[in-house]
Amino acid sequence: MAEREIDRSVSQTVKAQLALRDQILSGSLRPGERISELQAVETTGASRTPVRMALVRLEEEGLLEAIPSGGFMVKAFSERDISDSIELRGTLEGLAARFAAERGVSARELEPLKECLAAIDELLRQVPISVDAFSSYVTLNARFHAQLTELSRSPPLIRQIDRASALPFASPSGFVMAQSALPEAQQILIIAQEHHRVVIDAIENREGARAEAVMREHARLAVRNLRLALRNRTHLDLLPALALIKTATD
Amino acid sequence: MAEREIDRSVSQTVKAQLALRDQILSGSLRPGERISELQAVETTGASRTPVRMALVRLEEEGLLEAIPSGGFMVKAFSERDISDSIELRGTLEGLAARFAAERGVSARELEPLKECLAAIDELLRQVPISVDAFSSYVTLNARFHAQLTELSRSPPLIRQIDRASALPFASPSGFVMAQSALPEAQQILIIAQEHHRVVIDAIENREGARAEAVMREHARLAVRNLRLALRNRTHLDLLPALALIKTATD
DNA sequence: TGTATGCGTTATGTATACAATAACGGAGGG
DNA sequence: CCCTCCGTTATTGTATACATAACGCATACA
Repeated sequence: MAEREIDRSVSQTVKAQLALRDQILSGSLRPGERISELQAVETTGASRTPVRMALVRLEEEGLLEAIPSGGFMVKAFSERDISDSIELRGTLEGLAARFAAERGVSARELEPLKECLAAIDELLRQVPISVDAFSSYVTLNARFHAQLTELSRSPPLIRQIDRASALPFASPSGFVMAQSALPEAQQILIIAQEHHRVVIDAIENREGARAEAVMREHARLAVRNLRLALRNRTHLDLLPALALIKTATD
Repeated sequence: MAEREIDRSVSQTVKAQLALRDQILSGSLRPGERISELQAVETTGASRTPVRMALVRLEEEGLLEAIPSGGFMVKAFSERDISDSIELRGTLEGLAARFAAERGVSARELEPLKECLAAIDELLRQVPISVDAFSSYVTLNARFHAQLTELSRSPPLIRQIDRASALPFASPSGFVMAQSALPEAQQILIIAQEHHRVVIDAIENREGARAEAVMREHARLAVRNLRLALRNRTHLDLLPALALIKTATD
């Protein structure tokens, strides 16, 4: 007990979960590698009970995979797994947009999204976009998607979208980070922003089908760009999370 | 240790999870009710560690809700939550059908689905359908949906659909059970069967859009019928799981 | 030399003791 | 009579000891 330092500000379970997720995403733990509880106890500083809890939660998140005989290993993703995850998320967000449009959204509820939109416009005005601005973009974009999801007012759907976004490469920010390695990044972002604009418009005019269609197109664009980015793979080292991907289909 | 009986054939964690799920679904625990670990220890016969594990897993399943200050409570669902869950699942299955159609499926892979289809046809030929036949239908229908999902060959999507089906009322069998209370049940089942037939045909002919559309229509039909079933609510007592629903929007 | 079996090591699964914290109730003061 | 504060109690969070099953290695036998 003398040497173990305890941070009492957050629960040990959460602490362990964050630490382990960091290790996975940063590449300290390689895909396919078995993750031992004892080892996790040493690296996270928590005891076995919260560590085990964290492992179960990370499995649910999709970062770990349960080994039949017991224990967990870091999950490996193929290129197709990733593009499917993006499309999956787009489909879910499309449904959210449709729900929002069909169920009606007040002008006041739309306000935060429009602010997001304007802020992103402001950023994209820079040519070329700075690294700082890009980082702001990632945050704003994630916020836009989260707010849009909320507008569906459907707890089950929101829950499912949150889960689908847990995989870093499936989330819009993850996708955008991958894009940043592309020379055409800014152009892509401008198209994406156009999508955002159309969705808002469709929701405002209660055109459910159109709102859904554009969100799905948005995701399909992301998939195309991911493929592009994976082709000139050298750029991808920028993003530790993506660097972890095992392209099983090579 | 003397009085606690230990069943060594299955893990305590699984045992506790099954026992707790039973309690929730059977109505022993009411929605909104807090579920204490100690109490769960007594009713399941497992100790606190596996019980806690089971609670976390049931939360992920969507049957429990975490209380901010700690602990879990049985989740309550509104009528809209349920219809959204059904539509959500239909959307996901639509994507699966599209993937299957676009990616191509061999005749051999389609065989089990066609067998399912034929078996269901056989059942529906009875007028009126017997209780036993109905129970067989539930099984066959679940199998059909599961097999169809598999054809997408997309692990992330399959995973997500499995999760979306965890809620009993969102799964096809759960929906069908609700339908069974309706006088028009058999007619509805025949229409559903027609949907199944069209999906197979669309996949065979690699028509992704059509495959997707029919699965979504399938779900929308389910939602309509759920609404119908909820109107003559007395019938619903047949199904303990559905009886638990708190219609927040009453 | 190859295979099978048994033992030892290591990891996970389980139980329980202990600590901390949040909920509840009662008593005292305003 | 109500509000507030403090103490008690119950419940969760954490740590760790113990049981059990899996894995690997070595040795012996075919």
